[in-house]
Amino acid sequence: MRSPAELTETFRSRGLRVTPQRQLLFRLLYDNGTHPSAEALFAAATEQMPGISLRTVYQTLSDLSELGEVHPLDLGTGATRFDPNLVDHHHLVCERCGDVRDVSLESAAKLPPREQLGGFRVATTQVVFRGLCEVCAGGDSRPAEESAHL
Amino acid sequence: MRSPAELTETFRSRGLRVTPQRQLLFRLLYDNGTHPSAEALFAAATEQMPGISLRTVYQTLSDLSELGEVHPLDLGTGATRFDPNLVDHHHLVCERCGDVRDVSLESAAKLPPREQLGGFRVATTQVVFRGLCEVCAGGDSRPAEESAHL
DNA sequence: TTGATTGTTCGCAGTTGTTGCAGATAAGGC
DNA sequence: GCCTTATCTGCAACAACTGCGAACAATCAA
Repeated sequence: MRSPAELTETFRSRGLRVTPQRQLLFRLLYDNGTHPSAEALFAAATEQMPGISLRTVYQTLSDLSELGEVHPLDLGTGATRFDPNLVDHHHLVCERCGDVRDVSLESAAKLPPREQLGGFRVATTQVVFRGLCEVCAGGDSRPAEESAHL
Repeated sequence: MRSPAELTETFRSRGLRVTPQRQLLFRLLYDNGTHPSAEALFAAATEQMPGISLRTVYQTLSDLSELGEVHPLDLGTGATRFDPNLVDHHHLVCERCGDVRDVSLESAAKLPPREQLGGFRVATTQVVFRGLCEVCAGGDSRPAEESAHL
């Protein structure tokens, strides 16, 4: 997503207001590679602004999603994760600890042949590699602590 | 997944019992290409066995998942969908009506290069093509009715 | 066939993630 | 500084599941 300063411009130009809560969330998301959930972002925000509401975090994430500044990811890890990385990329998802990280594939998956599409119009292609991250893979049997996701 | 008769064998050989409810669900899932949700399967089951419990549907789907006879799919359409097609394939997901259909890619996505994996061990690769099915794409602006998913 | 054993079913309460609502609050323009 | 109206917050409501326990019934032994 764009920088907090640029987002401030964008929000204002759309008639959206720029509040301290939003500015904090802009900062927390900017250049954030952890794909946080709303809950994780809320936890991080609470440290700097005790009293901020989880509802506000959801609201702001929803606004950012509508503006296309973050991409909501539903990866089956329970909660929706938010990805501020707008560059074309795909994901590695650890099935044990839920960690999500980016990978870029120079040649993503090819579209299926027309006879399989049968009129379906593909807008986006998402590739998810599921497996174990090095921490969980190395740790043999003992289950990893669910990471904080931020 | 395998046929109802084969599943009956498998269940019994594992000490699981084969009840009328389970047999009905086996039949409803067998050769089912609609990727039903638990709720959709429950609706279909209720027609043939009024009084069957949603809880039982969840339980049986969970058993089948553990046996590897269906694959749970979390595609961001709200509820988990269950896929009885065990052959390697990928999915087309309509972002408007939630319809899910299978596609097979002769060359799925290549694994990311080792330097991007950095110790991550990939177990499965999932490719999801999101867009609009021909019904929703054809219907221009008016939103499609959420389909029954079964 | 009966009976005992133990897995299943079912309904309901509880959990998690998220959204709807409404009153209090505070941006941003004048 | 004032006004308009978007935003924030807390709480209730929701959707999709999951945990629990009593009643039930599949399976097996005799």
